[in-house]
Amino acid sequence: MKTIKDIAEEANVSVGTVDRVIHKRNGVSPVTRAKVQLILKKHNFKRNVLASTLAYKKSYTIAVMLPSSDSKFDFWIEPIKGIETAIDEIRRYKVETLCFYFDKLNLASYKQTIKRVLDLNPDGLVLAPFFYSTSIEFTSELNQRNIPYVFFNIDIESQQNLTFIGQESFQSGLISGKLLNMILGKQDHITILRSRKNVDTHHSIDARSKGFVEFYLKNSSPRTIIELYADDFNPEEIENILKRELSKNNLIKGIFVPSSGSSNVAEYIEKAEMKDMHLVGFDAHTGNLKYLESGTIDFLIDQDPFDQGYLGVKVLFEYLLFKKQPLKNYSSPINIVTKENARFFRKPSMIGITS
Amino acid sequence: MKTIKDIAEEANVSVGTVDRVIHKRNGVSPVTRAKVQLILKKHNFKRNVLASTLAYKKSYTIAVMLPSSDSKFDFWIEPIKGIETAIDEIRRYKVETLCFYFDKLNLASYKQTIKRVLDLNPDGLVLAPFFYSTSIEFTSELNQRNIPYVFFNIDIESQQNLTFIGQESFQSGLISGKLLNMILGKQDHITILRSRKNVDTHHSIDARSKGFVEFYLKNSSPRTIIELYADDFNPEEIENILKRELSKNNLIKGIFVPSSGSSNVAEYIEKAEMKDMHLVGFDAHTGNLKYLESGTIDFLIDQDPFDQGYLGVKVLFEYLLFKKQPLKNYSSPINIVTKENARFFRKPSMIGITS
DNA sequence: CTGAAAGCGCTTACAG
DNA sequence: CTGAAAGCGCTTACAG
Repeated sequence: MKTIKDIAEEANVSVGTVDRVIHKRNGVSPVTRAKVQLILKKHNFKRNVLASTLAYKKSYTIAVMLPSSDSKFDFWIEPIKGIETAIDEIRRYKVETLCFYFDKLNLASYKQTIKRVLDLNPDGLVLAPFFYSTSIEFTSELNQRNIPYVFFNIDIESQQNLTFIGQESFQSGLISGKLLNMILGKQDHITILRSRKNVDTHHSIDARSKGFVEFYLKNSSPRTIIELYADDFNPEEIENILKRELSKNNLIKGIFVPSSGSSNVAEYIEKAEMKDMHLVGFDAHTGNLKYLESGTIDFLIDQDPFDQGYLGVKVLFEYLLFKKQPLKNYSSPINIVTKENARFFRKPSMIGITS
Repeated sequence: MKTIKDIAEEANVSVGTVDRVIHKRNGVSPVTRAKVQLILKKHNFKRNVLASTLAYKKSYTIAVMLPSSDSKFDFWIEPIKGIETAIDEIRRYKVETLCFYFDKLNLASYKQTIKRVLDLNPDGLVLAPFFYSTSIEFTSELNQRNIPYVFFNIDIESQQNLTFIGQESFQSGLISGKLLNMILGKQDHITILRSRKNVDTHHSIDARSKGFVEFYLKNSSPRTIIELYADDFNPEEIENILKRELSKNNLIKGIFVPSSGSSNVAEYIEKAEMKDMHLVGFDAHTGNLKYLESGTIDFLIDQDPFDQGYLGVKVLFEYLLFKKQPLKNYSSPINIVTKENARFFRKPSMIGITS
């Protein structure tokens, strides 16, 4: 494998000049540039990233913005792990990665975090954009400052984000519909228990619900589907609403929870001992897995949140340091999780070039 | 972050001595060693892998042994892609990775490939061990030569392999049982269409079948299950056997194919226009996906073969260069693939530190 | 516009 | 047992 010294010798120039050509810096005569480029091409030269990084002076700051994870049962633990793994892998490069956490139920906290990120003025940002209109203002500021940003988990359309890493919500809802349909009797009714809080943050809940309903429309499986709204993290409210609705309609045998809070629904179902109730929810985090194991939740749809965090940081890192243009978006998998395969989804700590 | 120069200064020794301590080489007095080690610990020193690799002299040869992929519809294309991705990522380190392909239906070809690998005498080996007894002889030779080896996709128990990367076959069969059960009527019968060829290579086919049957035993869902044997890559034989058996028993409404060849079964089902026949198979390769799309195959169980190849090379690489001890085994996921989520499973070309 | 030289943080002979 | 020096393949001021 040729080195820049080899190239320099063949071209009768110094390595400094070869370096200038490789990085398209100016200060090289057109003739010299052409000559060097030809030889570069001829040998299909690739610079040694190791040596390059070691000698590199410029350093980068990457900011990451995501909700804080309040408990061990929370969805957001996994992306955090993925982010930490990525940070660990890129530690030896001259990048500093800083995480900023906000309260996902609290707009003020979100705004405050934005201010801190803007004060830092990083070279790039990875974020899960909650609070639609505030996020829009934020990204327009980022655009002005020319700070590249990557969305993960939550998407906002027609922004200038570098890429989006996350699941196709409509499709994941559609599959949920298919799964619930398979385990219900022909005459059973279904309810979709939608979250009420943070309406403006959860575009994807809406898309999942639409996809769910779409399954029944497309496959001419007529079903009575009742949409209910409840704060999916308020057990009391869930209990009240379900108690009321299920007593009104005893044909309801299936519940679809398009958020990550199905454990709260499962808790009530177990308490009320509704043995023949079927449940499909989202996200295989510890809190939900408990009820998957006990059989109350039949299926969970998972999106590999570890990987979302990991990829977010990795993609931005490669863009900044190696000018590697990412894909337009990275679709997360739509994993169908049952109690039988749940334990095989969590990755063994990723194999990176670290130690 | 401290460098070995910092450590050397603090300990009043040369960097050469610090290097000797770090790598536990001899030629250092106990007193000096202790002193340096203390300072190393104090600063939680980690060597810069970039610089280390760049300066490193020793080079490694890794061999990979796997079946050649005869067609575009073959399972083995994916691990090959994973292996190539890994090779690309580690190219800058002083490792050379060589792939050796054999005909998985031909013992002589397998033996010949083994000979070529032994002639090369690599520093490490990643392999999918077909042909049980030949493989046993092979590994004992590897043991004698002290060549570490990693199994992927296929496991052989109680060998001295560094690790195994693959799916838990019994469990994946169990899930297949669950899925087929969900879509069949209570009275329907099932047939398991097992491959006949290469009996000694496919331990996992057996385990999958056992797991499948186990589901019905455990969940007290009585079912008539008929085991049939046919070369799953011989369409004619499949047609003959199925025609005969299905005419004998018209209650058979579900077929389980515990190998990767379910497309060949699907082909016959479509040809014979058996609209109400349900099919569960393994491996989401192109050939099978076609029939998943058309609806003839209901579910495929996938094991992320790309990742198996990728991890195999990566794990061995890290073991050889960084003495990173791998886990005892890396369980592949048990992905439930339907036509609705199939397109989200293939990974975007992995993000590695390359270019 | 171009080159010579120092330096990134290690490893490796070599000399003593 | 220990140190001084060269070298891995780049990047970066600096001098001309």
